[in-house]
Amino acid sequence: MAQVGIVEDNKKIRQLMQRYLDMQEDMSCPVATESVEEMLDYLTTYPHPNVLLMDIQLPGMSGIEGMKIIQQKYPDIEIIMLTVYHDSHKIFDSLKAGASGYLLKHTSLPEIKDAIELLMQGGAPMSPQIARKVITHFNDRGQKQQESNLTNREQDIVNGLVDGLSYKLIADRLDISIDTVRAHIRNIYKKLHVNSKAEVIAKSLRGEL
Amino acid sequence: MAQVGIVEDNKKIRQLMQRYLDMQEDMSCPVATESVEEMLDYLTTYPHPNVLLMDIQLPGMSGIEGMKIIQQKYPDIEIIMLTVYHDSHKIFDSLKAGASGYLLKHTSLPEIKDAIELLMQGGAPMSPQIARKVITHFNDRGQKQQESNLTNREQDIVNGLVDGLSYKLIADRLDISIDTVRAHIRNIYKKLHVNSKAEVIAKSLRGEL
DNA sequence: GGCACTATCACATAATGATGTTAGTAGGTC
DNA sequence: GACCTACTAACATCATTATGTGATAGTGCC
Repeated sequence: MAQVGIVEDNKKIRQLMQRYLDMQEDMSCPVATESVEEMLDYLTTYPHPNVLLMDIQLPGMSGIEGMKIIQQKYPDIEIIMLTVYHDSHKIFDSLKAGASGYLLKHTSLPEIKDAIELLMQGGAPMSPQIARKVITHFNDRGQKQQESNLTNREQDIVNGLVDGLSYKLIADRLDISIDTVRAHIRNIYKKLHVNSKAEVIAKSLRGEL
Repeated sequence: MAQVGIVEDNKKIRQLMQRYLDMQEDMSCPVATESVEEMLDYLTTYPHPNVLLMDIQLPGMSGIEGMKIIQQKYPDIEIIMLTVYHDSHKIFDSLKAGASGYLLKHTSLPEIKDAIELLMQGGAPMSPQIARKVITHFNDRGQKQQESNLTNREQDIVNGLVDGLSYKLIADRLDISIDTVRAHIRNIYKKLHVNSKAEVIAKSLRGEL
C-alpha cells in the first residue's frame, strides 16, 4: 500500500491528482500541499509517505532545493519530479539531488499511477523524452549534439516563456532587468534559429531542446 | 511484413522516419513523399503499402482531404495521422475520414513502430491524450467540459499560432483579413482566460485544449 | 420574425516584443 | 596579459500584439 504525498502549487491539478490517487485500491494520498515549506511542516508531525510527487516551479522554495532537504531528513522517501520542464539542467539537477523519477506534466493520471507502482517495484519512472535525454547523455557524447547548448540562464528564460510570462514578468521572476531578458532572448533566438517567442515555446514543448 | 508509406513535408522528419522504419525486421518503408499528390502518383504505378503515416498540415492538399481520397481508392490501406494538432475537430475529422490511428508528432520512433505493429494486429494506435479525448467524447458528455469549446475556425487560428505564425501570416494562410484574425484571437483569449499568444501555444501543446 | 452564435472586417491606441549597438564584470583558458 | 564566454545592463527604434468599440451577414433554433 503506497502512501503518496503531493507538492504542487496549482490547486486544480493538486486536488485532481490527490482525488484520483486516493481512489486507487493500492494507494492512498493523505497529503497534498502547495509548497515545500508546508510539506516539511507536515512531515515533522505525521508519518511520512513512501512517495512524493513534486513540482519544480513552486512559490517559495523550488522543488529541487526542497527535494535536497527532504532527501537528507527522510532518505527513505522516494520523490518523483512532475514538471513541464525538460531541459537537461533541470533534469540532471533533479536526478543528482535524489529524484527517483521525472515525469512531464502532460502525463495522464493513469500513467502517474503506473509510475508510482513502477517506483514501488524498484523501477525508475520517467517520460520517454526524458529517458532518451538521460540515455544519450551517458551514451554518445561523441555524437552530433541535438542539444541546443542553451546555457543554464537561457533555459531559465525559456522556461519563463513556456509559462506564458512577458519579458517584464520573467525579469521579475529571475530578479534581473528587462533589458537583460531581452539580451538573453536575442542570444536564444540566434542559437535556435528562430525569431519569436512562439517558436521557442513550440520547440521547447515538443522536446526539441 | 508491414509495408509502410509516409507523407510528411518536413524533409528531415520524413527521412528519419523512413530510415528508422526500414531498418526494422518486420517492416519496410519503400516510399516517403512530401505531399498527398505525390503519394497518389506513386500508388497508381506501384503496389500499395499496408500502412500510411500521414501529416495533416501539408503543402497542397491537406492530409485529411488526401486521406478521404486514398481511402476511397484503396480501402485496404490503413492510415495513421501523425500531427501536432490535438484539437477535437481535426481528430474527429480524421477518424471520420477513415484514419485508423492518430498520433501526436512528439511520439518517438519506437512508439511509432509499436503503433504500426499494433495496427497490423488490428488495434487502433493513438496517443494517450487523444484516446482520452475520444473516450470522453463518447462517454461523459454530461461532465463538466474540460473542452474549451473553441470553434473550428478558432482552432485553425490556434494552429497557426502553434506553428509560430504572425497574425499576418495566419490571415494569409486562412485567406481572411488580419482584423478578423485579431477578432478571433480576442474570442479565444476570452474563452481560455489568457492574454497572450504564448499562453495559448503552451496550453495547446500541453493538450489542455 | 427574433435570438444566439459564428465569422467577417475596420479603426484606433497602448503595451509588448524584436533587433541593433554598445559595454562592464566575473571566471576560465592559453 | 590577452582572449573567450556567460551574464548583466542601457538606449533606441520599428514591428507586432493586445484591447476597445462598432458593424454586417449567415446559420440554426424556437
